[in-house]
Amino acid sequence: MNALIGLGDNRRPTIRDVAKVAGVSPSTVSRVLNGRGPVRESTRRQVEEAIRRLRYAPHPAARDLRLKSGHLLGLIISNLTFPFFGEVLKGVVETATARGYGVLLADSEGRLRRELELLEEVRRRGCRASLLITSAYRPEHALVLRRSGMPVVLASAHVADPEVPCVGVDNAAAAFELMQHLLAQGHRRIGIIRGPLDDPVTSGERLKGCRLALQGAGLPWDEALVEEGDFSIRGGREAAERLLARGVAMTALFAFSDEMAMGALQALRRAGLRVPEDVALAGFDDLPLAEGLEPPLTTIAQPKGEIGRVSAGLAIDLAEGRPVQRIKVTVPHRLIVRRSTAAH
Amino acid sequence: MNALIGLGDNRRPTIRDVAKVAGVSPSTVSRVLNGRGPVRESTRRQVEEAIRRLRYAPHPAARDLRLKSGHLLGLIISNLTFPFFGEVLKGVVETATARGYGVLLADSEGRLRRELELLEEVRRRGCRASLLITSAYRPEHALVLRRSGMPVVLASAHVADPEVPCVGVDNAAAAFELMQHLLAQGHRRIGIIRGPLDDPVTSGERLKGCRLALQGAGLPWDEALVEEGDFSIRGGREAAERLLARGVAMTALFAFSDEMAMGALQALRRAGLRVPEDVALAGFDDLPLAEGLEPPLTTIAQPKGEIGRVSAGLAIDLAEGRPVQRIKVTVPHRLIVRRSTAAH
DNA sequence: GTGAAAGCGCTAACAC
DNA sequence: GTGTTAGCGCTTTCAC
Repeated sequence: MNALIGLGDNRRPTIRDVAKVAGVSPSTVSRVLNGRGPVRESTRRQVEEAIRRLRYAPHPAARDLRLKSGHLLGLIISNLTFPFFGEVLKGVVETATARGYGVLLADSEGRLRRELELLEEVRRRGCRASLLITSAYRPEHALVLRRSGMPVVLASAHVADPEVPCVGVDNAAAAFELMQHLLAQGHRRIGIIRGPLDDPVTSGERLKGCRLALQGAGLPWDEALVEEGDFSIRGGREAAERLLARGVAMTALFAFSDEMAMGALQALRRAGLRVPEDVALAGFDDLPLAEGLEPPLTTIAQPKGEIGRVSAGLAIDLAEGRPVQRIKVTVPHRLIVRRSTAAH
Repeated sequence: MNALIGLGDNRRPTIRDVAKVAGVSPSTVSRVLNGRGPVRESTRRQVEEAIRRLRYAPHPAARDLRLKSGHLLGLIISNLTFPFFGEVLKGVVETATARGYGVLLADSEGRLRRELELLEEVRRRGCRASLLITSAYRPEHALVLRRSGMPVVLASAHVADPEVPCVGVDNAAAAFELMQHLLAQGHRRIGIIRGPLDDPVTSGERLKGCRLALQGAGLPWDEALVEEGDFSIRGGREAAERLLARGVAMTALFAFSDEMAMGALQALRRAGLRVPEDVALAGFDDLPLAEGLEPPLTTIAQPKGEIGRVSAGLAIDLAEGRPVQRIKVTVPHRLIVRRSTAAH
């Protein structure tokens, strides 16, 4: 008979049910299940048949308890709604799944406190390792990371602390390259919309790259050309408006995210300025919307999926005690030149 | 002494370690932990002290095994990278966390097969219930949902099957309302960019709403005015280009997602058409980018976070066997009129 | 090649 | 109030 077997009550079948149906002992079923010890071919088939008929699946908690394993990867993210993170998430899930891990998702809503709490929480829930995707790494993190008792990989940012595994692009180099591009087009007054000050990492590195590029061109650093945004469209629009209201004479504008660039574009348009004729515009991230803007946006592409995949792989390697080559991984960025910075 | 205690080896502390340190039995510790039975106040304090000093946290697998509970909610999503889903996700995580559930994330990459596999997978991993966020519900789903042995809530779509719990807006009514708005502005030839044909739900319902509105205005249904997109910016641009290439004379264009509307805007611009003067444009979802476009986009707002929260709550209620009022929940949409459909 | 038995860390009867 | 005990479902020695 090939029919499915239903248990009297509707509890889920256990390994003993399978054993009974197959006419063997639980240990034999376990061997078949895990492909471990020796099992006679005919026995194996009987067992497999029983498994199918009962639609049996091992109880994960029992397994984890016995093996002290827990194939769960924590993912703490500061803002689930940034499109940028969606791609990263996808990469994380892809790798985790491929390596037999589930992904436990948590949202810190950008609050430091919550982030630290969640680190504890995911550990309590049995995660072997975690990824932290935050836009604002602070010294306070270090302590918690260290005592959290599990590897934590910082995805999409690099911090100096040599103990903290990080995966991300070289933000300084990327910003440098973009500024070089603008300078090469003859721009001398370049406005900058950076991220929030409480994020010493991303914005800090990118600013450093900008400074270096200007310096290399023998140009002064002018704080009046810098405004702060919160990486959102609205934030970008408002920052650009402040810049314009201030009356600074800029011929180019570099926003630290595509979304802020989009907002800035709106502000420029409303001010009667044409892009790129009056003001060249550039963003960062290469989201789908960068190409969808009119004009299409020059930007820095980050390998978002790659960041997710590498981070997850690194975290799992660390969790399993495998040897890892390096805990700081820099993934390649790429300057994408589009019409928004076309030469006049 | 208030100092932390380290175990000789570095295994994590168990309830017995706590018991030993506190000078009580494991069951007493358990009582303190769960606030169940009666415990003398002084004993409780001793135990709590021991818990702190050992930095003890109950082993989740052991707990789950014993309680047969497993506080995990599966979340299977067809496209992690759609900004729309980010907000939904956020709502799901919020509610799940508040109710003591972890969220196990899986990505079906829009593939039906994978979706069905993952439903099995999350169950195997011990999820008590799951959410399915798919843009293409098909009859094949029904069977799997039924035999999956756990409640599965369809988030952000409504299907006819009376057994399938669903949460989402009334797509037909929303599309109807938007069309009414366009008709009220005097538009008679309205282009439509719908979703893929293999999604009988979302696109089907919205089309129905469109039909009804035209019918109500005594206008004929013209298939030549309809094009298909894949909900992406590029998809919208290409669909609009096909519409234009075909030479249909439309004065308004309704895309079934804001992203497609963004793409369409680009196509219209490139064709030398002004929005809204030559062609009025509307989208669906009210993503942040809708407001960031120039001109800002008229659209239908969906309560994305609410959809996530309600779906998660419903799934958990079902999982825990709580009485639920209804398994079909319609959340309110809202027409947001912006400049992209301003009267000439 | 296969089975019996022990035990992972926890909770819930049930004694006392 | 508190301790003792059994057992959740699984894997893994260790006999046979």
